Amino acid sequence: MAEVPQYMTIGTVSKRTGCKVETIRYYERIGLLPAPVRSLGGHRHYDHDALKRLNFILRARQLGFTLDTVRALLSLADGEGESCAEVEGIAGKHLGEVRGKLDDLAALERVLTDMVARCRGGTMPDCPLIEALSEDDRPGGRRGGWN
Amino acid sequence: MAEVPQYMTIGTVSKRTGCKVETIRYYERIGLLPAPVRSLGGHRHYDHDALKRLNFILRARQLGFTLDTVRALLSLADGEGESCAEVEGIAGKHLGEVRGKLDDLAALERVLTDMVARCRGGTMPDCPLIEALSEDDRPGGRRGGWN
DNA sequence: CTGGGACCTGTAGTTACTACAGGTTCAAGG
DNA sequence: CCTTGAACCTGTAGTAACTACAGGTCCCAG
Repeated sequence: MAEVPQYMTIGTVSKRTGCKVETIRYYERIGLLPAPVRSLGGHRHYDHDALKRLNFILRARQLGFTLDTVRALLSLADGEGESCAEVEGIAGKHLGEVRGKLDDLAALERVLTDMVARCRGGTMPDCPLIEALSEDDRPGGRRGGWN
Repeated sequence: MAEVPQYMTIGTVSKRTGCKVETIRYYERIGLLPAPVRSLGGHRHYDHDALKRLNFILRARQLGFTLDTVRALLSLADGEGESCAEVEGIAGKHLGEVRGKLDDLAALERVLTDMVARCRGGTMPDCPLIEALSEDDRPGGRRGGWN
């Protein structure tokens, strides 16, 4: 007794993730998302794994990771034949970037939280907001070329 | 006795921040950076405050904040005539985004750290990497439209 | 069956940079 | 002082990462 497969159309995936239909097709075209099975008429049928994979991509993008980095992280997740040493190398490299972002975000959170608290107290806060993200004398100094 | 003003050329700022010269000029054109004083020949002369402001912009961008968000945060920092209630509203709104990103990054860090540790132990790790950023059942659910 | 919404592919546009071209400026060295 | 080469200028065009649109097809509910 074959089970009726559960699938979602691209529009449903779009609604569930908030990602535009065109962007989903774009990610498929550049290889980040696997091409899904199609109806006889050519409509895409996505399974739950595809939905999760897309959510990963979207959140990584929102965290400022480039598509190349997303691609590298996905290859880790896919476990495509890498040796343990390679996995460690790739994971370790991206871990550095993740930790840097965490530090920056934590600093930003502290300043914004302080501002909100002070405003509730009725005082206009000083705003060391720029200083929170502008220090260039941390270990490792400035980041390699941003752009 | 007038002090000799310290300034930096755009190339120096570029080298010190890792940001391309063209990008610095772009940020000036779109109003994120104030137009600096110029030499008689038209060369830009930047002070230390401009350097710090640019570092803020670059790091916020690397954290995935849009230029509009960067602009809003900078207006907080500039303290341009907002009331306490307005500051609280703006800061609070961006604080939500910051905390969401923090949660995601923390999850990603945990998975990557675990992978590195397991690889060092000689075992090929499972990789719940996609799951780290794909949960869509958290309080607040999925984010509003990404793109 | 019909009609309207969702889907398809392909093209073009937007945002955020980034490179390049041709001309000018600047400063160090002779 | 003069020369030279690097750095600077403006403006245009290209790239990365989407995003919208157009014209045609598919699909499903009534």
